Amino acid sequence: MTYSISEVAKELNLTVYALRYYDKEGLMPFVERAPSGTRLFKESDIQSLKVIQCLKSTGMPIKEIKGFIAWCSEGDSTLQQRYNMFLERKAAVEAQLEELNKTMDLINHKCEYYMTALDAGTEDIHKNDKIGDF
Amino acid sequence: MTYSISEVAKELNLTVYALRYYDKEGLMPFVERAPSGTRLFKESDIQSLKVIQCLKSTGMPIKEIKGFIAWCSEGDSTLQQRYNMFLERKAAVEAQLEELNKTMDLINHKCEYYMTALDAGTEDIHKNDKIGDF
DNA sequence: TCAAAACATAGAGCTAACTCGAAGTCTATA
DNA sequence: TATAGACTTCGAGTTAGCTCTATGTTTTGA
Repeated sequence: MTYSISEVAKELNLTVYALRYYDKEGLMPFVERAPSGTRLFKESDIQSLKVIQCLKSTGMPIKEIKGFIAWCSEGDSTLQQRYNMFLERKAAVEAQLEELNKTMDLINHKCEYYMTALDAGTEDIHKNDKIGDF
Repeated sequence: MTYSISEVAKELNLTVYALRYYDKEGLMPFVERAPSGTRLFKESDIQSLKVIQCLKSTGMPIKEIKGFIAWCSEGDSTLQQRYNMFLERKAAVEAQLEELNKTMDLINHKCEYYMTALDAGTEDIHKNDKIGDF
């Protein structure tokens, strides 16, 4: 059983344009073709694309993901590189999580700031706050 | 006491180019100028820029941030809009955190995957795993 | 006081990641 | 069998967010 490009696009929540772009960039050498040229996506291809989406969401640029895909095609001799890469990605995501938590703190602070201001009817209530504002 | 554009750039970890670009895009109408035209950043301007950086890191595009800055200049009549905006940003960050945690789960899975494979000397050890691979 | 360094603007250039239009082929159904 | 719709490639166009170059002015320090 195989899937068409539009079925896969729907499933992974991206456009057929994006999928073809990924292919053009060398991210999908594993996808087979019908004699006519039509892409035939296997179930495992969809799983692989999910890993690609995962790497993308860690902030990894497509060119680097392409490098990883190439390693995958090279077999067991690149296991160490691939492991190291995932360790780096893990560190990157940890950093992003930390950043995002700091962001959340400030956003929460601002929510309270505006809640209090709305309650008072004016922003002046915060005139003597430590944190600057406009 | 005021700061020059390069001092602020250093402090906020961005380039003077970026700061001037933000200004051009209407993100810094509050920064005053010397008679010569040189920007004079106040302490409160730096705090405001930190809020801008915070909004940026929630994924908010610069044009929308500009809208927020404009609201700020309009005073108390826009308090409700600004509050709503921060509530939306909070929701956006919560969604991002959820996404990033899912990403982390998969990355962790892959770390274990490769650790096991390295240990075995081959990826074949995972031939019967549920999750697809290349 | 004068050269180097930092400031300014305007506008061109760059990069990533799509996004789309053109032109053609294949497939399914009335 | 014909026509609509989905598929293909190629290459141009788009957008955001800088980044840099050119040109000129201002500030700073030996």
